[in-house]
Amino acid sequence: MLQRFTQALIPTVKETPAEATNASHILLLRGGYVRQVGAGIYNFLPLGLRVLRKIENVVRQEMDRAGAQEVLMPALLPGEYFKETQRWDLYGDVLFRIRDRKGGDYHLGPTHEEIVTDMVRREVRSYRQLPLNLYQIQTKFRDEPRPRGGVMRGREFTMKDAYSFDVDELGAQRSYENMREAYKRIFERLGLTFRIVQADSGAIGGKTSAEFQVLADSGEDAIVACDECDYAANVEAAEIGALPKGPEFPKEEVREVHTPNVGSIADVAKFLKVNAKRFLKSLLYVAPASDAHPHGEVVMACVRGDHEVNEIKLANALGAREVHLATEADVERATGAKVGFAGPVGFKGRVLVDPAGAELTNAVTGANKTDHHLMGVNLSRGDYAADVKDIRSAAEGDPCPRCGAHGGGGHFKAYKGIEGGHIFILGTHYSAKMRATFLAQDGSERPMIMGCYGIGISRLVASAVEQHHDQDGIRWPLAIAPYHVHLCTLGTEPEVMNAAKALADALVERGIDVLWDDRDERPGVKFKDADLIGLPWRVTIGAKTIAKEQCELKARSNRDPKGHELVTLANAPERIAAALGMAD
RNA sequence: CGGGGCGUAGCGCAGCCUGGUAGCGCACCUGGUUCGGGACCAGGGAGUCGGAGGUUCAAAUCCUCUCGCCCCGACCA
Repeated sequence: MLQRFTQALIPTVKETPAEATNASHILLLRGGYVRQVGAGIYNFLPLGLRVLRKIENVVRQEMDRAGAQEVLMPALLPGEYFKETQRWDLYGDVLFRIRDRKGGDYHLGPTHEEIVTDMVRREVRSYRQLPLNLYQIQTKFRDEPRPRGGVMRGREFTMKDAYSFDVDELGAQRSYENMREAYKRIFERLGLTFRIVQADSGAIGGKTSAEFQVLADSGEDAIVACDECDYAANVEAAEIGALPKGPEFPKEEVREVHTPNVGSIADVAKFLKVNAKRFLKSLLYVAPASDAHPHGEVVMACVRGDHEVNEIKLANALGAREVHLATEADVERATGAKVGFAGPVGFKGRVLVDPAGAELTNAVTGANKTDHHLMGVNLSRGDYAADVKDIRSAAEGDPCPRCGAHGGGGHFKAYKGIEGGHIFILGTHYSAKMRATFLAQDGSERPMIMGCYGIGISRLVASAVEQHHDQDGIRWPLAIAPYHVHLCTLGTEPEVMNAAKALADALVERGIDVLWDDRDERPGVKFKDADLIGLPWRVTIGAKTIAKEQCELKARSNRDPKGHELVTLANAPERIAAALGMAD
């Protein structure tokens, strides 16, 4: 289609809005794509909506191709469904709750497992009706503790969510793989650089899951990927290969050293002139109350000084639902020393240490005595007792658990990612609770095996910009650009305007979407706006070019301000179509 | 929820400390000169100073409460 700039609402702005800090947010605001309405709530202006729709359509095409069927479930939900699975309570403050005039509980849908499950249990009786994969593109509502980054993390956002129903595990696995392939195609078509990453399956019954992480330095998720094989994982979930054995040192005697007022690893390392890698960092965590520990259990988690404790892994290792870092008072009570001087030697309580920490020879640890540390601590000699468990986050340089195990030499590289999609097998978590069952071939009644698959559509708008921009503005991938061609006319002389109109019509006829900047503005203004808006190709027609029956063609990706190609007006439609890969 | 910051014209900000009746840049409107990388000159319109209460002869400025937004940490597509 052809859109004239003078008839469009494309409010570009020169100045950087104060509330935006990351590139995508700044550029989407400046380019006139979105505007804020409230915290985590946004208007999509015409350009923004076109991008959103383009992404939706790619997703829709690939979902349909994969055999999923589109449905539309309500955003406004009666509370009874979430109550049926206890999520009414479990979801907590994230749920936007509403009361109707009669005082009944309602909420806005943050996700739709219960609703599809209900839909399916009402209609499906027999294994003959399975498998099924239903999806929708819907507005979701989550009262996020902290919305941020514009449409990157909103409280209202557009999501594609799909749900599969199978008769058995094998079928569920097939559905999952099918979605995995569909997602790969989607992310590739959108022009995004991404990694499929092993993720923490979370609290809810998922055993198999993967995140589609769009790589971007501004991403909130830390991921690691092997430099040799295709293993990649969220650092919170990454398994860690065996570290190579270091050289053997003669074991020293444990000795206490005076370390006045230096509690942090960095400070003690400097004070003692010992590398942080030789430290055993000891942190105290509290696991929630259980039968064995009615007041909660204080445990010590030890990792090497340069490593980080991973609370999810720690909770898993303890069999606890969650753990929290102990308060200062807890630490002092448990160790008898101020914070910064905790250590496993002589600690009365459970101690967990990760393999890299366990291997340390002559480690430095806190002495459980204020202003004192111990040196020469060795687990192998029994200086302290501990369970060796993987309780740390993976980091750059760690050996890969996959190819490392087979003699390969792969190591992790660290990346930042934006979670653009998440797929997982749910099993019977919802179907069992909600009695979504079918009659199998042998006549038995069984719960359906479910999977669920999400893509953050509106988040991908921002993700794409994070990945595709430069100092001047956005550089949309062709597949999701709001228009293909930015037609700039310089001057408003009839010859120029007529030539532009003729060219635009010829392009539209070929299915090319054209934004024609027909404003009476100076060239500089138009070029700046064109760069900011970021359409893949810019075509310029002015009095100078028209005198030669020509126009200029320039790719947005071309950084050279003069890096354009002169094309005769007669050949322009074909040449442009070819540039877009849309030639006949 | 903890920590920090901000609310003054459509946007970006100054003024607040030390009360005296609101200013700058951009944008907008009019006229003129300009016209290939965010022009220039002249003139002009536009603000319940987030809201409520208080102190005072006088409050954008001081005090109390309140609402909103942003940023940094624990959650998620």
